[in-house]
Amino acid sequence: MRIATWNVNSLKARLPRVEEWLGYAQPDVLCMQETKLADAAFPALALSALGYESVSHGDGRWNGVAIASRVGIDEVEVGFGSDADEQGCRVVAATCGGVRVHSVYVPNGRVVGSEHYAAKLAWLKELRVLVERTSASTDLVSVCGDFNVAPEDRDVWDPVALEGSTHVTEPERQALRDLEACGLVDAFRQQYTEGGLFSWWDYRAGNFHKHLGMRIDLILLSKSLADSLTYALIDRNARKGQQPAAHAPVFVDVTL
DNA sequence: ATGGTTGCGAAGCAA
Repeated sequence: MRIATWNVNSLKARLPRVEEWLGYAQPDVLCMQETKLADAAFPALALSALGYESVSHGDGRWNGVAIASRVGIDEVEVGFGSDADEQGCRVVAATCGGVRVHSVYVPNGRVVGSEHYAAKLAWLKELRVLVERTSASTDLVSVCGDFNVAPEDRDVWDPVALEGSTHVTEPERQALRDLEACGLVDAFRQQYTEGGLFSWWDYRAGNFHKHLGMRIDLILLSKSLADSLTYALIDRNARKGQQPAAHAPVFVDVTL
């Protein structure tokens, strides 16, 4: 089973690239973030034509998450059902091929010390509560998405230059570790240990070509799933060409 | 890096 995640930065603008990618990467499940589409505008028919059922959680202009699956999509759960949902449509979960899949778009946090930064940490805590609850009832859990946190210094191009800015601060990294303490592992790091492997590059200043990026798009797997991990990849090629998203898709293969 | 690009929507915000 191939599980993927991709911050598409507008599914409306990116639909051709997503269709293309589904065609050659052949994921069984694709979690998307920043769809920027209301549910009513979600291109379910286009995905259906490629063999994918889908679920969208979006209200329009900002944020928006979705899951597309060709192995079934049941028991859909939208949001947290708590105050944290006021930060936008940022989490949707569904059971796909026996796996409890979460598509998450963690708040950016903007400036360290701002109310947005505090809200980001609160949101991550709420995600932990959700995952703890889910993990109590199933061993097959994956949390996929744009975490807006680079787990370690090796996940950014220059930790010194970034010191004190969001995505790399200790409270954010601790919040991520707290989430992983629910029994999840960063699947990519089961396969690769080296630095300089990124999933996001700012559009500006040719950062992609200068290799100035971060690895902030993660697939967290429960131990039962991680034990069957056979492959993981950041599809850097998908960041090239016509109208790329700022993020590359990431996927894992598990023998399920 | 202290500028720069993209998407949405039609100016400025968010990333």
